Amino acid sequence: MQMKAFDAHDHDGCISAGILAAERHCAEHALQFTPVRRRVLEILLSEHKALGAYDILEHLRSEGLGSQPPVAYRALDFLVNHGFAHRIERLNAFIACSHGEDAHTPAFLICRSCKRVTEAETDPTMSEFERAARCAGFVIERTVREAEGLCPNCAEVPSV
Amino acid sequence: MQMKAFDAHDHDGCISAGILAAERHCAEHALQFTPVRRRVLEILLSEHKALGAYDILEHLRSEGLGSQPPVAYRALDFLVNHGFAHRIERLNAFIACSHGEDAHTPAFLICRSCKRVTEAETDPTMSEFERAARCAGFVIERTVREAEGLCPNCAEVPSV
DNA sequence: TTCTAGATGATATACTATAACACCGCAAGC
DNA sequence: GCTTGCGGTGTTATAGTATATCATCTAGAA
Repeated sequence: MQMKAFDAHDHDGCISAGILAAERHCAEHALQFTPVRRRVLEILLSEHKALGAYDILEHLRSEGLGSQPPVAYRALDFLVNHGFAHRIERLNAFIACSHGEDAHTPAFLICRSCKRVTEAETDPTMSEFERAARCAGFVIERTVREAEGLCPNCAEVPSV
Repeated sequence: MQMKAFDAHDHDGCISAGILAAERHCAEHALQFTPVRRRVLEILLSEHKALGAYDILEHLRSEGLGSQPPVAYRALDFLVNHGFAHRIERLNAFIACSHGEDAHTPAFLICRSCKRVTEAETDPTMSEFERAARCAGFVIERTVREAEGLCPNCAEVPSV
């Protein structure tokens, strides 16, 4: 499994790739990639951590891009609805998508120590849980899959 | 898959079984199954829906069992910590456990139309996602698995 | 030019959760 | 019996998360 957030990597590449993918997708689908939306995505891409809406809002405030909660929530809604970001239910927070443009059912690993979050590559076959649910007639529209624990780096240090 | 919440069943049995299991577990483990805790569990068991802490609090208030948020949150913490109830992250709400006493990693199906929630029997083998995570050195301590959609009953009605 | 849809600005408020401290009752140990 | 300590509850205050609503603006369509 790819676990980029927990390994050293060219992080500038994460940012530029994320922005570029969003730019292209918006251009192709006639969506407005406005300054606020772009900036919120940049902020989310700047770290492999989940940020609360009010963390985002702090950044926007200090940059003169908006100062009230709806500004942040609207931008986040846009990014989530179009797949550029995901909401982490367990943390009431948001993280940039790290899977390019294609639709997918994300799964996340959340380190409770260093707070880093990684989006896992999930295999395309449905889990037993989801398969059985559909079998029984339940129509799944969205799934939340989040695991909390210690990442490889933090698990090495017993005291943590 | 058992999907009791979506089928007709002897619901009184759900309630008495849930209370009985909690009583026994508390007796065996020297835990205090106090009136507030018992009542909160009864409230949760009364429907196969997830209730917010403030919904619970409303009930408690009208019964003179406490009127401030901490009362409800403390009881819910107790029930969740000892496995008598689960938190539904997606809804910021709580539901009674329907799996008896044994520890388990629950998964939930949430109907967005009728609001009923069912706790699925998950197969004992770990999912591919979790297996791969552990393989890569991530130590999972808790997982959230929640699917949102339409239950068999509500899926039949196209207008919903 | 006018109309409209989507985006933003701004105010107010609703909903969810916890920190902190006082008090009470019960059971263990003297 | 006393007292001491712990777990539970009562209460106040506040922190953190999210949305409803209405006004305004702008760009592109008609």
